[in-house]
Amino acid sequence: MEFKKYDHLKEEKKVSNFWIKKGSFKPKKGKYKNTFSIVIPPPNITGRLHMGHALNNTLQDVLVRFNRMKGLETLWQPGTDHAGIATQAVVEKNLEKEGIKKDDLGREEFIKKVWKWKEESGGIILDQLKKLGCSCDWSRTRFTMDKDLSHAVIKVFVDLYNNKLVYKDKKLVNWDTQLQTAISDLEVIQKDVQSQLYYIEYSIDNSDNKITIATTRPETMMGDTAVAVNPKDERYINFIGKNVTIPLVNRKVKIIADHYADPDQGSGAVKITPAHDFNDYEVGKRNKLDIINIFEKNGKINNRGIKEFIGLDRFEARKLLVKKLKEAGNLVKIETIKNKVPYGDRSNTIIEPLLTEQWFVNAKKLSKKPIKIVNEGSTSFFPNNWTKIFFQWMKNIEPWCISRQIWWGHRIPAWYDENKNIFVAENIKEALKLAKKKNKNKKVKLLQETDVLDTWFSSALWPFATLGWPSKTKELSKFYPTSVLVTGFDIIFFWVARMLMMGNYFNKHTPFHKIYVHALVRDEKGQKMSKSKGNVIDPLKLINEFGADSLRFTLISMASPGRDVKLSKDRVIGNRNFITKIWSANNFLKLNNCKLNKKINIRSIKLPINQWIFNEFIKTQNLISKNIENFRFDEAAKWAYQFVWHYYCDWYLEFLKPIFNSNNKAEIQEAKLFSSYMMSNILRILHPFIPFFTESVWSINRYKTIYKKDLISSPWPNYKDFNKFNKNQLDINNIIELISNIRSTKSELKIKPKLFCDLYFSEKGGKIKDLVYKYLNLIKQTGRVNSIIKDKQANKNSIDILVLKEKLSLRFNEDIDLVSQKARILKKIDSIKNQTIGLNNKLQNKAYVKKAPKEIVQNDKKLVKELTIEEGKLRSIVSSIK
RNA sequence: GGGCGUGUAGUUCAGUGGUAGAACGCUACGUUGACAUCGUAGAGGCCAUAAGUUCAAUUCUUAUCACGCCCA
Repeated sequence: MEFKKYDHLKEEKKVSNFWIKKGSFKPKKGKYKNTFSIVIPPPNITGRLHMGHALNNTLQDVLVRFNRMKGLETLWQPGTDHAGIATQAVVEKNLEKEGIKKDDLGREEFIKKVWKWKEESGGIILDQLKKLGCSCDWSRTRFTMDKDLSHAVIKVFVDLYNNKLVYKDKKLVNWDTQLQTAISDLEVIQKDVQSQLYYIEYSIDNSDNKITIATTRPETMMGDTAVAVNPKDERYINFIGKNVTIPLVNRKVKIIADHYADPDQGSGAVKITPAHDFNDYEVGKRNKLDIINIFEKNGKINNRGIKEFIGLDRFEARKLLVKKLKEAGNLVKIETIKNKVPYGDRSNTIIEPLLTEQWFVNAKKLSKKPIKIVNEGSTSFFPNNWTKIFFQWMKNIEPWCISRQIWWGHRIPAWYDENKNIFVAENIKEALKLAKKKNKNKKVKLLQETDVLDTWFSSALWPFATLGWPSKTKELSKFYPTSVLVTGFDIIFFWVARMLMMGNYFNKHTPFHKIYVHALVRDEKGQKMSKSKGNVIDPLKLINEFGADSLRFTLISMASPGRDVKLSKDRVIGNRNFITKIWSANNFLKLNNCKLNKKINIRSIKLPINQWIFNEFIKTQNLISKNIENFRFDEAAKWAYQFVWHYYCDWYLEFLKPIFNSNNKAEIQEAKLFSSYMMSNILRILHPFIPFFTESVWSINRYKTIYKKDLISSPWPNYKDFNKFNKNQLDINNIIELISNIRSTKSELKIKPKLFCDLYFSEKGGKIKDLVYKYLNLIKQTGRVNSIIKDKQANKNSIDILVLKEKLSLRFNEDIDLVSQKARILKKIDSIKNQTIGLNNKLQNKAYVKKAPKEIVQNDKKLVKELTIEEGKLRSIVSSIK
C-alpha cells in the first residue's frame, strides 16, 4: 500500500486557519485557577522574521502550548512596536523614491504617510509569526502607538515628571549627525578602529617653550578651552597656569592641572574640548572651563570655527586642518593607533557628543526597586549568570536620554509658554490650566514640545500597557504579573531592565516572575549571521522547504542555556526526517487498522509490550514536563525524540507485528487499540514542539471523536507510575537485550541478518529459558529465530553467547567463522580483566573502603563478582572453540 | 583594563564527585509489506593543560592557554 507524503505546506496552512478561526489561542478557563501569561517581545513594524525571532518565539510557543495543555488559563499577548527611528527612515526613503521630501510634507502629513505604511506593511512580521505556529491571542494584538498605549505613555511621562523622575536638562548627549537626533548610551556602539594620533605643538605665551598635545580629533581644536596636564607629571609642572595659543585658531587657553591627563598616554598633555568629548566635559565642569560648540547638528563646522572652515564637514575639516598645521610647522608627528570610536547603531555613522537640551529619566532612582526585586528573587534570570550582568549595569546606570528629534513616535506632552516655562500635562487643556495658574490667568500661548520619546520608553510599559493599564481591566488583574519573559540577551538593558523599572514603579508587582534569556542564532560555523557576510539563513525559506515544525524542533533541540545556537540546514533536514518517521509510523497503524475507537482502561491492559511502552511513556512524559518547566527545551526535545523513534518505532511497532500475524483475536484487538492510544499520547507530548504536524495527525486519526477536543486544547498527559506493569516491562527490556545480542553476533559472524538461527540453552535453570518460552512468538519473529532446541549439543555451526550473564547458543545452517569470534571474545575478556583489576585495586585501598559510601563499595564488590562469573563463562566459550 | 561564558567523539552539543552519552556525519550490510526522509550492526573520546582538595576529579578550587561576548 502506497501512502501519501506529509504535505507540510498544505497542512500547516490548513491547521493554522483552523486554530485562528476557532479562537483556539484565546485564554480559556482551564483545570486550574492559575494563569499563565507571556508578553511577546514586540517585533518592530519594519522587521522581517529572522532566526532570532524564530528561536525566541518558538520557545515562547512551547511554554504557552505546554501550559495551555496543562490546564492553565493562558495568554500570549502579541503586538509590535513603532520603532521610531527605523520606521521614519524607511518611510522617508520610500518617499524619496517618489521625489517627496519629508520636510516639504510637514510633520502632520508625513506622519499620515507613516501610518499608511504601517497599515500596509507593519503587520508582515506578525503573519510570519503565524507561519511559525505562534499561538498568540491575535485578537489582542497591540501596537505601541495605539490609542490606549499612547495614553499609557503620556500618563507615565506626566507622572514621572511630576515626581521629578523625568526632567529636562542641557547636557552632552550622543548626537547622530545623520539622523539628527540624540540617542541613548545604549544605542551607541564602541567600535575598534585604526586611527591617526596627531601630535600638535602649542606655543606657550611669553616663552620659547612649547607643549605638545596628542589628539585623534584635531578639528575639535577650534573648540578647545584648555590644555590639561597631570599634576604629578614632572615634565609639565612648571607650565601649569600658563597660557598657550591654539595654532591656527589663535585663541589663548590655559594649561590646567587635572588628573584626567594620563602621563603615559600620547605626550601626557591633552587638549580639552568640553563641548565635544564626554571626558573633557567633566574636566571642564571641574575646572569651570568655557564650552565652545563648533558643530552644526549635521556635523558641519559652525560659525564659531575658523572662518575658512565654516560649513565644512567634520572629516573634511580634519583633513584641511592637518594640512594647514603641517604647513605651519605645528604638526610634530602622526602615529597610527587602535582606539574605540562611537557609532550609532542605526545610522552606523560616528556619533558626535553634542551639548543640547534633552529630556532625561532619572534611571538611578527607578533602578532601586528592580535591583531589590531581582535580589529577592521575585524576578529571576535564567540562566542565572545574567543576574550579575544585570546588576553591573543597573548599579552603574546613567540618566536615560528619552527625547528624540524625530517625528514618528509619542510626542512629548510638554508645552512651553512664551517665556519658555514648561508645562507637562496629559493634554493641552490641562497644560493651559497649569500655564494660566503660573501666568496669573493672563492669556498664554502654548507650543508643544516637538521631540518624541524613545521607542523603548513605550516598550518599557509593554507588560501592563498591553493589558489595559491604566484602566483596571480584567486582563490586568488576571495576567499581570506575567509568568515569564523570553528574550535575547542583547536587549536586557534596552528593554528588560526598563520594563522592570516601569513595571515596578507603576504597579504593585514586578512585570514578570522569570526571565528566560536565550542566545544568538549563528550559522553552522558559529559566525554571526549578517547580510554582508551572506550567511543569513532565512527562516521562511526553511519553513517553506521543510515545514515550520522541522525548524521549530531544530531550534528547540539546540536551545541549551548559555550557548549560541549554531544552525545548519542539515539539522533541519534531520528533524524533518523525524517528523516523516512519525508520519510513516502512523501509516503503519493505518495499514493495520489500528484505531482508537473507545476509551481505554489502562488497568485492563494485558499485553506485556503495551505495558512496557506505557511505562516507558510515563518516564518520558515526566522528563519532558520537568525539562520544559526548567527551561531545558533541548533536553525535553531529546527525550521526546528518543522515546518516539527508539522506543515506539524501533521496538514497539516491531513487537506488534508478531501479534498482528497471530490468531489471538483478543491480543490483536488490544494491540490495535493501544498502539493508537499511544500515538495519541505521542501527539500530545510533541504538540508544544511540532504543533502543526501533531494537530494534523490528530485530526486525520479522528482522535477528536474519542477525546472530544482538538489537540491544542487537549490535556497534557499526566499518568502516574504503574508498578503493576513493572514485571513485564523488565521482561521486554530483557528481550530487547537478547535480540540485540543475537543481531550483533550475526553481524560479527558476517551472517546475513535475514538468516534465521536456532537457539538452545547451555545453562540449566537459567532465566532466559523461561523468558524465551514465555515470549516465544515475539522472539522468534523479531529475533529471527527458527526453533528452540532443547538439550542438544553444539555442533560446529553453533556459537555460544552471553546474554544477561547467561550462556546460550545460536546454531546456524551454514559454516561460521568461529576463529574470528575467538579473537573478539578474548578481547572482551581482556577488558573485563582490566576492569576487575581496577576494581580490586580500589577495594584493597583501605581508605576507600572506609570512607566511600557503603553502596558504592558494595556495588563494586558485586560488580567484581559478576565480572568474574562473566569472565569464567567467556573463557569456557573460548575453550570450546576448536 | 574589569566582568561573563565556552573548551567532552569527525561535527554540533548534553551530562556526571564513583563504569562517558545523544544527534548528525562516517563504515559495513540490507529494499523482509510503516518508513531509503529508512533498517541492522559497528568504529570513534587521556572529557583543553597544570597544580590542588578528595578514598575517588571529566565533574569541585586555583592558575595557564585558546576562543567568544559584554562593559569601560
